[in-house]
Amino acid sequence: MATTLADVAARAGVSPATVSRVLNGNYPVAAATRRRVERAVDELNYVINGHARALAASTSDMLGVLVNDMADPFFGVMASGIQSAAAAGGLLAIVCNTDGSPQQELTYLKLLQRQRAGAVVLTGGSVEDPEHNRAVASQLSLMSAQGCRVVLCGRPPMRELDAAAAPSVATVTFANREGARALTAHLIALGHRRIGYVTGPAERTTTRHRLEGHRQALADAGLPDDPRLVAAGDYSRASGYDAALELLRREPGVTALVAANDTMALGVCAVLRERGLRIPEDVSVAGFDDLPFSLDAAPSLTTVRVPLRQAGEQAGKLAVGSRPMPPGGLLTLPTELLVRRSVGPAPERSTED
Amino acid sequence: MATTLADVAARAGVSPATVSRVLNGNYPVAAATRRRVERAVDELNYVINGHARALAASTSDMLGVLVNDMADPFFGVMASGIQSAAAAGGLLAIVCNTDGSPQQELTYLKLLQRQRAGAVVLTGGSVEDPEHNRAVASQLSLMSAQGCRVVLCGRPPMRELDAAAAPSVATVTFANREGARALTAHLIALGHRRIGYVTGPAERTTTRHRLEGHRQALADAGLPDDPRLVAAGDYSRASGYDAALELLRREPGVTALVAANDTMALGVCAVLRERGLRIPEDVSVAGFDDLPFSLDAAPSLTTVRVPLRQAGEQAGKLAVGSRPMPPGGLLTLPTELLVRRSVGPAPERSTED
DNA sequence: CTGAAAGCGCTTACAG
DNA sequence: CTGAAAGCGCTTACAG
Repeated sequence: MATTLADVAARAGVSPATVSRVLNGNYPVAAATRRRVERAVDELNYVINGHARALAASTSDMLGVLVNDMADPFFGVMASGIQSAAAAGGLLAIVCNTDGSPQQELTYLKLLQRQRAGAVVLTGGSVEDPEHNRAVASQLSLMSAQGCRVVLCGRPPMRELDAAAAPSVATVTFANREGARALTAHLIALGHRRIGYVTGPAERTTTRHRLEGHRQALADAGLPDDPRLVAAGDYSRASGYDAALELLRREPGVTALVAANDTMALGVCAVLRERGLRIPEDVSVAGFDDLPFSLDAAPSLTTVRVPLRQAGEQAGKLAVGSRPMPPGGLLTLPTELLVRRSVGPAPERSTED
Repeated sequence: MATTLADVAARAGVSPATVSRVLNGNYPVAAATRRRVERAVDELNYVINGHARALAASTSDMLGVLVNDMADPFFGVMASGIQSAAAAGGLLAIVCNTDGSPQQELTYLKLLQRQRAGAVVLTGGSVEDPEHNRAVASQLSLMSAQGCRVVLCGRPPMRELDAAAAPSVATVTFANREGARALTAHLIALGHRRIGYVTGPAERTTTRHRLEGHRQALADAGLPDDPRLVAAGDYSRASGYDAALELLRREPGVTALVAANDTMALGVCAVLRERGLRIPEDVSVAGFDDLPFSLDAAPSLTTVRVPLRQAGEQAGKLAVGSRPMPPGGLLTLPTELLVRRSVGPAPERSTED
């Protein structure tokens, strides 16, 4: 059906080997011969068969990227950074949606292994399920042993990796704890004492680290860690909305609401708006990530900037090998507190309860 | 290095053909034999080589998706819809970023052809460059002739396709003109007469269709189409910001500013805010797309909803063949005017100039 | 600089 | 139900 390298060879009056050499440009070929081959390629509209080539050369120019949700800018931006680096390194990035499902994560890894992907980047916080982590770790160890570069982006290093694989697995992570701690400290410095917190989904590293930072700031200030002030979300706007409702019900006296990401913070803002509570005069609100829209929220959202694109680019470079392995295989990118309009001083309140 | 099907066969004491049959499950194999093979597969941690399989079976389970920018939710949401449908159909979606470059569009199409992708979906408005369109069309015709399903999503049908290829190329498009017309008509009904318009990048179908709808509404109302009221953007927030500055400079008396997408509308809002102009009391603002954040803008953005996810799903289904071809190969998805807070009645103004 | 030949790891008629 | 063998379309030592 499709024309093959042999067709081109026949037309150019040379051997298949020569055509291959012209195509790959990795071997000397006489200029005249080269031209004849190139003409034949054009005339026949020849396109090399990537599978045959990958099989014969046992190489692959694919880089797999696993994301929880590509419609979410958090992942979109990271993936875009990875893809740029991959393209610069000559690799074709394959972005796979896991929907945050451990099951699918494993399925896609297997699929990528099948295609003998040259590299794979896992993005976003990982689930803290020991069994699943062991499964992923052994899959990654296997792939690594077969020469696939593996990079973790936006999650902590995996302890479950084989001793053999561990040194070759790079990790790009964010200073989530530090950022969360700085954010809550900022609120406390502004006089807030009853601060509600909306977490991400349970059992995810990102969720835990951000919450730990928040708690650390409370502890630093000698404030109690009241479980009634913590409500669980799942990083979606709707869950932020629901959690804010719940927190307001439990503790009408909160003066600040912190969400573990910007998307949920928008849901929180919506609740306050509907209740007729002013931001930040009545209640301060803060998010995390600094997604593009957070600047345009009403009012602009105080948040913690996470360098998603850079992280993606670094991860991509590690994956294609255009960046040397960092010491210990670990690259920790700093986060930065961004003070904007949604946070203000704690309002004066009559001491109820 | 990696274990092969032959290794599995040896271990299970059967022929490679039998292993292949067990793996593919498309041929009767004795239960006992099957079990022995399955055990060997597990013990050896065998993973089939996708390239060898694709070569031998001359099939591919890849679906390529071309997007302008995957960090942009407009594309992220569409791609996510495509990927869901692809996964449901057993295809692995490959999302490629073209950065809106015709050059890269072609490069990626060639790459996908190499990999013998089973289907390809081109998303977003296309560039109106006759030469480039001919090149893309001939590439798509070629791929289509080789059995690759091609689907256009979010752009108009291509007239440049080969007569042979045309009937098999599906198109999912949006009623951009109608949406834009309804939006501007809404503004006019509220008394706006001097309406600034921020376009997308020149030479893109989406840009042109939305602008045409806007102009149609002006014409419907007998209003002049003043070129000074139109400024060019490129769909980015920054360009919306700059265009708003320009429009305000040219025509300080505008009472409404319409942006060709929500992202630019945010830039427009930022300018008004900085100038101390109230939205919508002093100037109304509207966008297009209804991206997730538009609801949370300050104030919530009046816009035109474009069913991105559905479009992606439909395109994905057409690409995997789980949805029959629509009549004429064309599926036009409706758009819907969403009236929110950023648009209000035109302010009373002293008749300057 | 060029070619003949073996091999990459599968699938699939063809036989039995 | 199972196997031997040819073939998918390339690449790459090996010779010359």
